[in-house]
Amino acid sequence: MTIYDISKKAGVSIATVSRVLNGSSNVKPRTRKKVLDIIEQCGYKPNAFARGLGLNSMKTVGILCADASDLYLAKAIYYIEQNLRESGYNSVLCCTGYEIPSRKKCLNLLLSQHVDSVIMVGSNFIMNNAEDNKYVVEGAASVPIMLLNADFDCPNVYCTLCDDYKATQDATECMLDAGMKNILYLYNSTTYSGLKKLAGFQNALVTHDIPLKKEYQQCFSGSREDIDGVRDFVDTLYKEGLKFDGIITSEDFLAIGAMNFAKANKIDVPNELQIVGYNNSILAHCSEPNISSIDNRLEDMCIQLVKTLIGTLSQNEMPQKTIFSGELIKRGSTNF
Amino acid sequence: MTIYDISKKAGVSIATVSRVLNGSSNVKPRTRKKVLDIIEQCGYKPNAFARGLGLNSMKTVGILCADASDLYLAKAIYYIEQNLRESGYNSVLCCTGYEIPSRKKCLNLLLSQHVDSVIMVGSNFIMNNAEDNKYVVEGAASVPIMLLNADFDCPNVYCTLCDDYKATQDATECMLDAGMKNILYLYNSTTYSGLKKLAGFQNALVTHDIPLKKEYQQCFSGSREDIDGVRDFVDTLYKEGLKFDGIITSEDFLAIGAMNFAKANKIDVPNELQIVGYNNSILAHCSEPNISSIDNRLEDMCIQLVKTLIGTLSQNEMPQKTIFSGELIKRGSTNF
DNA sequence: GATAAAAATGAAAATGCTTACATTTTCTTA
DNA sequence: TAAGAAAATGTAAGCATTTTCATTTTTATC
Repeated sequence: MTIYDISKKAGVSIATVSRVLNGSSNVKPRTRKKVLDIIEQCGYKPNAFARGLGLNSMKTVGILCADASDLYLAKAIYYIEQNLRESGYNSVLCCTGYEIPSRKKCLNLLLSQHVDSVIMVGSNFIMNNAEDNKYVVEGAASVPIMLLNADFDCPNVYCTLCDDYKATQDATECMLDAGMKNILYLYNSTTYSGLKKLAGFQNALVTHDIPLKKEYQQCFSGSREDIDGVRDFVDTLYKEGLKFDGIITSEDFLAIGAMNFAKANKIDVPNELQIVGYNNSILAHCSEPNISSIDNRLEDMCIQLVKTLIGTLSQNEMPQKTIFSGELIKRGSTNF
Repeated sequence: MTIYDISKKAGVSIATVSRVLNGSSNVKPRTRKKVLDIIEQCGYKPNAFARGLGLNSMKTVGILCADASDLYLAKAIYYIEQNLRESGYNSVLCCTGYEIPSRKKCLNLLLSQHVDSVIMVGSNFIMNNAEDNKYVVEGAASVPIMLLNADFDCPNVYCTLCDDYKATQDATECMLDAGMKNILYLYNSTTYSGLKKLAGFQNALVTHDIPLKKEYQQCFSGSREDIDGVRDFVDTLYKEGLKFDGIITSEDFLAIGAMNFAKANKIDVPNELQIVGYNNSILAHCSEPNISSIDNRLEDMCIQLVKTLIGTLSQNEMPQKTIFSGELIKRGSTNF
């Protein structure tokens, strides 16, 4: 069943059928109706390939994602896919893992599929660092590239991000103002946003004239799935004699691990120890009491990103970046 | 940059270039190398539309998913996408929500994109129930349809599922054997697998000559994100005087809610109350002690599903269904 | 009712690939 | 080394659309 069959049955040319299909205005209403009726009656569906060949666009956007099973990234994918679909675009998903060569390969795969754009989700390890990111710059030569959670200056690349530096700084200051004397910063990556958050923590201390001590900045190197590992990690620090009355983390799973550590050691949260997470994910509700967590506006970022993308594709003009402000959501794991 | 340009530069015909591109064996190694070198050097990328037109396949599989941000479904998507990519297929993701009309629409969208197959993830609400599922049967007329976690008898539809009935029955029997007297079953849906699990629970009691009591089968109707709601739900039952020394649930988030209820009421887990979750997701590690949970072999199911799909697409013959056995993973929330 | 302008339509080229079939080249074997 | 078989390559016909440009039809105006 092709456009030819329809044109024959309707007694018009294929060009007219095509015009009807594409909503061109230059079709007599009576003709349009006749064609539409026949299309309906035959259950005809245009062939997306041929259409793509002609239009050189398939109304499809590639989503490049390190790990779709990650809580945070999954949410991002969900928001993005939904917004894209509402704008008439399809989403091709490609999960890459965290290695650069693999990401590169997947990007090329998407480009060869002739997607209209590529959205990189969880791209917080893309820094303004020449060599490793050449592939992003190259990709931007063919299609607009949209980064979620990254800061990258390059033509045809748009970023939407959260001011992680300020959010962490503010939260740390809240903790200091609430009287905590020994705050442990627990993080898990030296990626772009990881370093930003760390810097925010450090700056808060410096502003309050508190000396920075290495042992109060601990990096957990296990996976995001290894909550037991986090618990043990904190436990070891504790058993080694590190004293802390507050823990602020770069991701919620670290905070949950810390909560479990407290529970196992019968340390009362929030009276003896206060804990702050990051991302405001469902994990923040997985302990009793719930965990205070910094919300980094994921949904807003995703909405903004898709909105910008649609604008870019239709008007061919792209803003540089949009920065959101994070917000500390206060729950039972803190006292302030 | 097309296949013509490459053929010209390489001094061969476009057919030969095409053969090289498609890994046909009938190409002289020297010729192949020459062509590949030029392709590499020019950075040529085949046009997927034209290719699709010729092959009438874009090596693309649609993934229909109610909610990609759901922990469990996200993991499924991750496994499926990965396995598909390794087999040379791309994944088009479509999130539908839980409403039938929306699922229908998305399925049609995918079909009009000429995907080679559609995988329905989290399709556990697809029952052998005529009217609502007509759209699945219709879809199966165009492409093979693969269901994850559903039991559906229809030509050109394949199912992979876990024996939720038996898994729940076995776990309940473990609890009974361990001496629990009042086991509360906490579930959250009357979908296909939801009912199976419930039946498994009931059967275990019946087998042990324990009368079924309505108040010990409670359905939580909130969302999977509402862990606080679960905690309050259990709390209310408790305050109303319901006595229980064991809780078995249909999903991990219910178990976490129950754990939080216990913590808030200073009920010792596992000594005063034992709790069992379902899915063996990361949530099982989010409390101290960790939660015993039934693993329903998600990864195995996904691998099997993709393997079957690839077989179906290449040999055009499809088995009916594969059933896995769940397994209780014992952790600190239980004593046995 | 003739003429010009506008609207509707159609013919055909273009899109970039695959592949059946025809042709040429290379390899075997007597 | 000639003949036949096998391997490699090329030609050209699809594939199902979109779109340009030419043609026809309709409408408006005097």
